[in-house]
Amino acid sequence: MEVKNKLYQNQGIHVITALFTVEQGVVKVLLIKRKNEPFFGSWVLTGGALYNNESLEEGAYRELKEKTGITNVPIKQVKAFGRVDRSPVMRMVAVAYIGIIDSKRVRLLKESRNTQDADWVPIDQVPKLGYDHNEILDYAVEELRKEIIHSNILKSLFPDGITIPELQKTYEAILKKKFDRRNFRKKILSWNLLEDTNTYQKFEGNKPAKIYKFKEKIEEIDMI
Amino acid sequence: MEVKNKLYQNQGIHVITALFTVEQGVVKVLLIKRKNEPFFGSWVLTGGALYNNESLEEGAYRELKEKTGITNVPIKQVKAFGRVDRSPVMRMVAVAYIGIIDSKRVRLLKESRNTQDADWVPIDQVPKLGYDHNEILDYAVEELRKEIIHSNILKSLFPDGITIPELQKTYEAILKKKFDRRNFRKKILSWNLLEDTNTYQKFEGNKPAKIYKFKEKIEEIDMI
DNA sequence: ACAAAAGTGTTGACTTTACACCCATGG
DNA sequence: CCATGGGTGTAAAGTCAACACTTTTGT
Repeated sequence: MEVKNKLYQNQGIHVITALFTVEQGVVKVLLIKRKNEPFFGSWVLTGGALYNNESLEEGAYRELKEKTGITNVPIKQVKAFGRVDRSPVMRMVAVAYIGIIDSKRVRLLKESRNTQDADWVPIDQVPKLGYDHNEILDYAVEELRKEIIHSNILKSLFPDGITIPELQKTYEAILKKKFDRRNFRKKILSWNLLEDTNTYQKFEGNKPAKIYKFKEKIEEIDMI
Repeated sequence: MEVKNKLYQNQGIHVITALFTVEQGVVKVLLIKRKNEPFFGSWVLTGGALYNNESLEEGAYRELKEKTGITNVPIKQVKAFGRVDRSPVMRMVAVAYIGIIDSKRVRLLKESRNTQDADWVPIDQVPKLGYDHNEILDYAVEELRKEIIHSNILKSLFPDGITIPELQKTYEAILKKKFDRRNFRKKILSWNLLEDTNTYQKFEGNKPAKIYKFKEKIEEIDMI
């Protein structure tokens, strides 16, 4: 079908992913630098126009791969953004996703057909981004904070397993909040997200920490 | 800008609202019956194509008004749906909203330019709907269940106030779960959603119940 | 034997659950 | 004065917060 009605002619869909990582207690988001108009030279979240032959999630994955080389990250849809003027070119609605990954395990493509740079940027040092991506990022950070509670979303950050003290640092970085070591351990284990691997992480000169892995499937919780 | 690239030509956005009500302990959703192709004669959720001059939320409101006559309902975005073949006509991505309203307070438009009927249907008696609307509805019901916890979304169902026993029946209907009267009262009051109006609801032959109102603003809660 | 970080247990405060009685109203 | 449903209090169980000591390792 050819769309003729001016009221809804020339619309498109953006699929955008706010991909996070945590490096030494600092939460960072993956940004790319555009090398085309609009927003030539601006930093933006990874994303682009949805193709007709792919689902929203497939589109988000394709864009992530094309522009950053990253594959194999679980992503979760968080919200659609539809301000009339969010794109200067034409009417675009953006569907935003979040994901989290260990930046050290990926080789980040620095340049692609549409990008001239890519980098992990601490979330409190993000510059003014193109489109409405600052708004999307703010929302994405909030969703990330909600999502790590009682979920295994951090599995993709620690595919090989994680010690509880390391995990605590990650929670503290994301939530900007400190926890008591003993109570944190009890709480996180009570969520039944983790399973014991019976292996130990060795550090320099202190007691080795037990390594846990996030389970594939986690339990639902009652809300009331 | 004129879109020429076949990869993302002729795309559109649906804005869809699953509008709920609760009548005598039964949760119902507003459905409309189409009088055009595609899905001529099928029941669907309220919604339609987003215009270029309106935001997603504005589009959802306009469609609700056009097709059912309903205005002045708070709605909340829940998810975007983007299966490639979700519309048989062209590539459409749907952005779904939920809302809840007292069906007795609205005059439901039974017919409009694009609809030949409209009705409130119990959510467990919903027929096969057009498009992917059964999938959207299932998701919407789950979101409604999550949303009523610790939120004032039910304010629009009870704009004039509500007694705690009535509210309990509503929660029980939506969550399909029974609560102890005394504990329900304590829990709901502890959420600080309600304020006392110092008025009483009279029934036939029993103690009048105190009427509360949902507050406009509610408190945030800590997650961990 | 020391430093550094991991691991564990207990007590008191608080929250939640289960449950029974009294109250206001209309008939 | 009875039937109906509204409103309240309390004790026991369970959960959470605060906190200090012991363990393992490398040097």
